[in-house]
Amino acid sequence: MKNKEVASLLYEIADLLEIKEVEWKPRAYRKAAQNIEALSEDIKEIWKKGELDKVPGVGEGIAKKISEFLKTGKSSYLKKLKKNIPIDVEDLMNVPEMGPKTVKLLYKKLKVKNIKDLKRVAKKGKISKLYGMGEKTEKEILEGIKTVEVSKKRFLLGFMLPNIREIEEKLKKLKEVQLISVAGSVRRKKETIHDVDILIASNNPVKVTEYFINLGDVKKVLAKGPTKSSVKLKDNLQVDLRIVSKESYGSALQYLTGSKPHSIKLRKIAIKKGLKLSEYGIFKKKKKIAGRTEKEVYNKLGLPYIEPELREDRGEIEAGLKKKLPKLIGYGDIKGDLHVHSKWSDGNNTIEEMALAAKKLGHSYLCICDHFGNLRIANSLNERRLLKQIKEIDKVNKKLSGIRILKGVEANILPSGKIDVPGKLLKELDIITAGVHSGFKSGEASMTKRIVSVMDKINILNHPTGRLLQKRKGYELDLSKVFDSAKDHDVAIEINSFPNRLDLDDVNSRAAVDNGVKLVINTDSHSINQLVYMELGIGVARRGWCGKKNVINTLPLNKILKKF
DNA sequence: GCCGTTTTCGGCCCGACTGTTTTCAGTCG
Repeated sequence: MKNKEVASLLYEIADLLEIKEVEWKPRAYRKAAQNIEALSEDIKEIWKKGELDKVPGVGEGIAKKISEFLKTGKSSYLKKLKKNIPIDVEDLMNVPEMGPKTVKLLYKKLKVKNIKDLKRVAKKGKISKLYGMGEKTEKEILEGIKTVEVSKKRFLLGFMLPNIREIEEKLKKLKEVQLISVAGSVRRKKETIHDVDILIASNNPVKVTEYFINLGDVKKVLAKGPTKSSVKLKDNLQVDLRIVSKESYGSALQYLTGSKPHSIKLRKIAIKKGLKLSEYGIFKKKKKIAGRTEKEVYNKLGLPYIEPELREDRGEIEAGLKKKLPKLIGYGDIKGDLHVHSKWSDGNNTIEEMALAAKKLGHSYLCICDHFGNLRIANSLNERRLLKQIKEIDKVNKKLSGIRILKGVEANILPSGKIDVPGKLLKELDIITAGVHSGFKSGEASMTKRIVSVMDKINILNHPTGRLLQKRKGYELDLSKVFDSAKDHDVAIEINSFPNRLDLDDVNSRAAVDNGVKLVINTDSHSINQLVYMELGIGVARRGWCGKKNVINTLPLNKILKKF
């Protein structure tokens, strides 16, 4: 998929145009980039069909630039822009406080081209001497650079969620808090988050704000107003708090949940109807006609309620208008986890401990899939130990009630296009899962062939693209061929719920569903406290428009045993 | 640069907070 690359090209162009103070074009480029990012179809395929201009936001001008980029891997337009403005705009704009205007000013006056330059002039106190700048701004910029260096600006949702819930609980206990909700990308279950947005309804904002900015984890107060305040926590996560009245809670929640493109589209619908939508409500002239609940807001715009995970401007508004929104899988619909590890390989808990923890979460089955073979993973099972493990599972199953432990394995898909578990062993197992754990760089054609050729021997394909968030991109892979093959062989494709995997991702999950492929949401847990990551995988599935029927581990045990 | 049941030209979401500016621009979401 070239979509991400094309999108980032367009974003970069937009940033540069913004520096040049070209009007409107940056908006057009960003819009196009955002739409391309959201496409489930490969932009290259669309280009080959000559249908680039059918992508929303892409017209003649942008289509030309995309064509050139896909053909040559380069963009002469971008090159020209960069020649005029030899600045690392993306890097600089990542620094809080730094927008296009400031970037331009600092380049013109101080020749700042990148973060290194920025740090140097800020330390020397040169920025504060410029017209329109001051000492505070200079200090903020230095702080901002540190933030970028420390945190890279985004956090993995799964690792932050416990802290976020704790803050929510603390605030909930205040008697001045009438209603509270975590909004923003956390509510939309994005895989990584930039900050946390909390909305509160209260008629004593002063008291709530005081309490909020004095929470134990707060390192620094970034902003503090009567309705809006913002803090940085010790772990560098930024938390924004917005306080409104009960009457505006619904519209404020909608606004604060976003996404931005989704909200902008809603506001445009409002305008067309002669209304105005803001975080305070929907207004007809000066009169407020909605705002207490989100449902009310959506309904007044002629839409059904839209689930937060769908609000990415990926067609959900259009589907809503046509009353064709999907019924999403619910957070309580999962019946079991089909990919976890135990002490037998690289896990931290015994089979019994894992089973008891899963039962506590309400699961009725759990499949132990320890690593097999001798490829890179510590303590992998061999033939003898797997047979021994099977006997152990029989024993624990006899002992426990209310949960059934299934016998599985996580095999390696070898570069040769085979799995490394002997055929006679496979017959002893309930579920065969397999994934690629080595040789990631073989290239699209060979990786695709490698994976497709094991489909007739497995039930579940684990972490299909191998990506690790904030660490490595997935391997080159023709997913549409993998989907076709999975469908032919009744193989379920995994949404791996581990916080830094979430693989398949939301866009590809949607493509899988569109292609009639069955999915399975697993945690890949290596200890009992990781079983709760299921929520993240379900979030991805919901972001990918998946229903309950698309996910096999919403099925009862007997269906699973019959291989779905 | 894109787009169209008010437009093929003239629009393009709305508001809060901060710092430095004495009335507002820049940034953020």
